[in-house]
Amino acid sequence: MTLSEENYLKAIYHLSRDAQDEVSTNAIAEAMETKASSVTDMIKKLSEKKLVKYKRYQGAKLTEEGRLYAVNVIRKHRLWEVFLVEKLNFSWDEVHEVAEQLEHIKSDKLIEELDVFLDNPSVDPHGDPIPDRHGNIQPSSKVLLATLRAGEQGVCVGVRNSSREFLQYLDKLGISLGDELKVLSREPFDNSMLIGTGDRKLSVSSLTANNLYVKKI
Amino acid sequence: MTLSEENYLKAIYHLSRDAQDEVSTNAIAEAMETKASSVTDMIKKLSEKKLVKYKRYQGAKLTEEGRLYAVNVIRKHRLWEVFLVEKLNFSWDEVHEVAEQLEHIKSDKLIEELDVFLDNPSVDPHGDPIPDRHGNIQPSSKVLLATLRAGEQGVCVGVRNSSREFLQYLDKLGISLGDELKVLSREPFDNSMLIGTGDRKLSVSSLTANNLYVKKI
DNA sequence: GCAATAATTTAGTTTAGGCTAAAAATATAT
DNA sequence: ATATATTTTTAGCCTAAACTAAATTATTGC
Ligand SMILES: [Mn+2]
Ligand SMILES: [Mn+2]
Ligand SMILES: [Mn+2]
Ligand SMILES: [Mn+2]
Repeated sequence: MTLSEENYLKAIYHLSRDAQDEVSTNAIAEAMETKASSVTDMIKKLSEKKLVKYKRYQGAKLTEEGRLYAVNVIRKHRLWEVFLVEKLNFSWDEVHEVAEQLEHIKSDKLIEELDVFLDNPSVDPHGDPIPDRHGNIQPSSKVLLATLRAGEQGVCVGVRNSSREFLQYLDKLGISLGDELKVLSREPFDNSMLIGTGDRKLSVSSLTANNLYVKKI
Repeated sequence: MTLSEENYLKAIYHLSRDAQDEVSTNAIAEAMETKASSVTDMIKKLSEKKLVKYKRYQGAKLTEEGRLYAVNVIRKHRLWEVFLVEKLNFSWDEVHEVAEQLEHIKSDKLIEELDVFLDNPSVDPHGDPIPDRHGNIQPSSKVLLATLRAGEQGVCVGVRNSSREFLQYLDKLGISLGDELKVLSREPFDNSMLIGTGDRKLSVSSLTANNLYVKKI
C-alpha cells in the first residue's frame, strides 16, 4: 500500500461517521485537497483491491478490510503524536504534521513496541481515542462544552477541531485537557458562556464551546 | 527532496570514501539495486540541483551541499537506530530496515529532540559514528580485529559488515560491542585467531576478524 | 416531465522514477 | 594501433498519481 492509498482510506474513514453511508467523490476531493477526477481514479484502484466498495456515481464506502487498514493508520498516527508530546517536548499544536509522515512507516514490531514504551495510552494529545491492535476503539461519553447548562461541570477531555489556531488559542486561554470547568452562566445574546476553572473566570465564544469536548462530572 | 533523491545521495556518499573521487554509474546502480540508465537520469537531476558534480562518462561526486545533505540523512538513520535499540527493544540486526524508512521523515525539531532524548549518542548500535547537527563526524581510531598480533588486546567497538547474518552470528558467538578481546594466537594455516573474552576462548575465522572493529587497549 | 444545474466520470497530459534495447564513448588486450 | 569488451548514455516505454477539459449521469426546480 502506497502513502497515497493510505491517505485516501483515512480520509474516507473520517468522512463516514457511520460505516454504512457512502462518501461522495467531491467530499473526498475536498478533504484531500485534490480534484474529483483524481479521486475517481483512486477509488477505482482501491476498489480493485477490495478495500472500498464502489459503484459509478454512487460514492465510496470502506469494506471491513479497508476499515481495518484505515484504523491501523490512525492508530499509528495517534501513538506517534503521544510520543512526540510525551517524550520529545512537542506541543499539541506541533505534532500533527510530523505524525502525518510517521503514520506511514511500515513495521508491526515498531508500533507494538512504541505502544508498550508509551504505556498503552488510550487517547492522543487531542483527546482522540487510540484504536487497539485489533482495530477496536474505546467508546467515550464526551459531549461538547456547548451542551452543558448553567451550573453543570465537566472535565476537558478533547477537541473537535485540532487546527493549530484553535489549539494555540486554548493555550492562550489557559485551557488544557484534564482541566475541570464549571458553566457559570450562558449568554443568550451570542451563545457564549462564562466558565470557571481553578480560581479563574473566562468567557468562551459559542464557536469555542462547540469545539471543546468535556466529560460531565 | 524526494525519498529516492535522498537514497541516491546516501549511496554516492557511502561509495566515495574520499570525498574527492568520482563514483561510477555502475557502482551506484549496483548499490541501489537499479539499472545504470536510471542512475544516469537521477545524477543528471541531482546535478541540476547542484548536489552532485557530473560530467558525462565521468561518474558523480557530491558537492559540499550534497555531502551535507547525505550526512544529515545518515545522522537521522543512526539516531533512529539508537532509538529502536535503546527504547523499543529492537536487536541490532532488526533496526536497519526500519531506519531506512525513518531517515526520510522531515522535521528539524524531531531530530534535534530525538538527539536530546537519547542523550546525544556518539555512535549507533553498530558502532558507526553519528554526525552532529553541522555534519561533523568524530574521527575514531578503530582497527580491524584481524590486524591485531598475538598478545594484543582490544575493545570491540563496531562492525564493518552489518548484515543480519553477520550480526546474528556475532550474537551466537556471544560477542557484543564493548566486550574486551585478547588475541591468544593466530593460525597461519587459515588466518583464523584464537581469542579470549571474559573466561571464554573462541576461534574466529579470518572473515569474521576482518569485519569486526576493535580499539586497542 | 423536462430543462437547468451539480456531481461524477472519461480522455488526454504531466512528472517522477523506474525499465529495455540500442547507440556511443571509453578502456583493454593483443 | 586497432579490434574487442565494457561502461555509460540515449531513446522510447511504463506505472502511479496528479491535472484540465469535455462528456456523461444525477438531481432539482418549476
Ligand atoms: Mn493528528
Ligand atoms: Mn490527534
Ligand atoms: Mn543501518
Ligand atoms: Mn547502523
